Amino acid sequence: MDYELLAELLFPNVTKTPEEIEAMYPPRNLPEGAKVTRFAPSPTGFVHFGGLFPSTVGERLAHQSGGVFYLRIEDTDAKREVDGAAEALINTLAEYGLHFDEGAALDENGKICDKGAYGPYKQSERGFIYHVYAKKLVKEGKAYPCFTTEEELEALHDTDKKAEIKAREWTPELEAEQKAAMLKQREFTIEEVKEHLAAGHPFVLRMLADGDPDRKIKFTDLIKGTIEIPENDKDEVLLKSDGIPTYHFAHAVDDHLMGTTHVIRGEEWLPSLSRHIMLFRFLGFRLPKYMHISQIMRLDENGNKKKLSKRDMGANLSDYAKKGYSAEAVNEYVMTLLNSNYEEWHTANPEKPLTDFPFSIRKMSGSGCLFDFEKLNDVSKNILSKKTADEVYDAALAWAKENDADLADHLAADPAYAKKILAIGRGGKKPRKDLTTWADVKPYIRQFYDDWFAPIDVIDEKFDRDDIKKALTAFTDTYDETDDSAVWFDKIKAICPPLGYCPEMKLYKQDPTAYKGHVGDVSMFLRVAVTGMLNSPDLYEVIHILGKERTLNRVASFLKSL
RNA sequence: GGCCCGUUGGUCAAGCGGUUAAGACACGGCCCUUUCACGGCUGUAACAUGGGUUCGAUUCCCGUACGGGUCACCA
Repeated sequence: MDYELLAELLFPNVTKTPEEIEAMYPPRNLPEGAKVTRFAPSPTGFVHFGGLFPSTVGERLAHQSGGVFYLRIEDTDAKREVDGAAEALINTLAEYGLHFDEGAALDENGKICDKGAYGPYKQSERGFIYHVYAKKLVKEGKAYPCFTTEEELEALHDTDKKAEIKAREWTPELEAEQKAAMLKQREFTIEEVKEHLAAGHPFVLRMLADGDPDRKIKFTDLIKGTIEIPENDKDEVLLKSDGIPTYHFAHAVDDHLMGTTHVIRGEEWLPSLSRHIMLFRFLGFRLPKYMHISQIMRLDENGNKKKLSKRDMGANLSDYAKKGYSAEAVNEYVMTLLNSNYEEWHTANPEKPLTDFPFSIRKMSGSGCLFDFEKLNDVSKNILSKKTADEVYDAALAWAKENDADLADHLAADPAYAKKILAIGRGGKKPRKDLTTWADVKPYIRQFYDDWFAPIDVIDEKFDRDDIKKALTAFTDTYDETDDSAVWFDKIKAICPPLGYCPEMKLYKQDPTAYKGHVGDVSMFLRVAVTGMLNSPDLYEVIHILGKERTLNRVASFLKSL
């Protein structure tokens, strides 16, 4: 077989040489040990929550080592591409603080552009590069054209066509049959190729696998450790019939040219690793280091773990923002899953930003974990509890503008008032943790706004209505807004004895039967009258935020309702 | 079905031949407390399984079971 001729036949328009391409991508000038990583999503929809794992790892590894983190858009499948997905992707990633040093970016008009010297960063714009290497492989007898159509292949896969299900039964016989058919594709003459080409038949370019699956190769994955995989004997498609590369080929060419040192990707790539190793060898490229991250799972209806997939709750990264989770919380949660010692470090260094944490590959778990909303909530709650009232106000308002216009209006109407509410119990060493997400702000502040105010809880039947009336009337009669909280509470206590209620909890507990109730009950009457709820933050603060007039009005109308 | 990966409490997990098998979340109890939230203390709860190797296995090896992934001209 005249491979030179074959290559010319297949790629008549490719004139550049691999050397010329290599010259366009000089080695990066980076300090010793610097890692070059990338996030390489395909623009097929929203950003998947799972995408946050490899991207966070890549970002940390690169920036912790003084290296480069770049974004490459893998848009080699026109069929699945979604319009505007790439732009949305870049925006979403930015919300999560993933800073790319180079790669696909948005210009001032919101259009995709390239930033950096190793582009283009969209694979769809790199066609000429892939073809140069494809031609080289053909020339060296390491790749060949395959004219079998997709339909013919299909027929080979599924003997039972009537079953619409994609999943087919895999039997050793079927596989052998398929392999034999595939092998036939390797046997052709130049004349046959010429005929096909002349007839305008499309072809795919396949690599000519030279592996023996009975032999194993040892490979060290930075996360999984040493793994043994069979040598590759599959003639993987390199170029699809439209001339666009498959993931496998693009991965080898791009990561080589762009100088990626560490390939971080999901473990679903592990099965094709042996093909990638072979491809790198065929192309004469140095193999990068690989890190295969375990997938995040969810529980299905049968209680089994399943890969968190597109449709699942929480799969879309933007959903978190919609639900009111801050990017900070999501990032921190992800970090706790990525490096389990993060929490310990964070407790020891509460003030330091996440980027100060010494991220380590060694601490990454090889097994997949379940998504845990409870944990996310806890992380989120802690983060929000440390924010100042101003910060909470700004963030909640920003969230509300997008997701809850009513809340936004209320917050914006009187910022000072809203901040007073949000400041309750905030700032100390043991801050209140009422808020998990920004969506919690509304129910939390609702009773402070007259148009939202509504009685929610009722006072237990066991309390005598006359006592309640007397207690609240006494409160109204003695209330002085200038009292400090101690004096104020002493007045509440003073209401107790005439009603037969105990003014001191300790006394009450010694002999509960001696009283009709205690000072806590009286406080409760007042709390329900003023807030409409059995539970609220510190009553003294609440009353002062409401102001004397509104407080007394609420008490008065509550009395009427009794 | 073949191949690959995984398996420590309900969840996330530390552990890397000898430990009373950490910690966090969740759950229960107690304390603090005018309610709630916070905080403090405390409790329930785990090495999938069978063989080896070893003086000794959660830790190393092999098998089994279970779970996951993959087997496209998708990434």
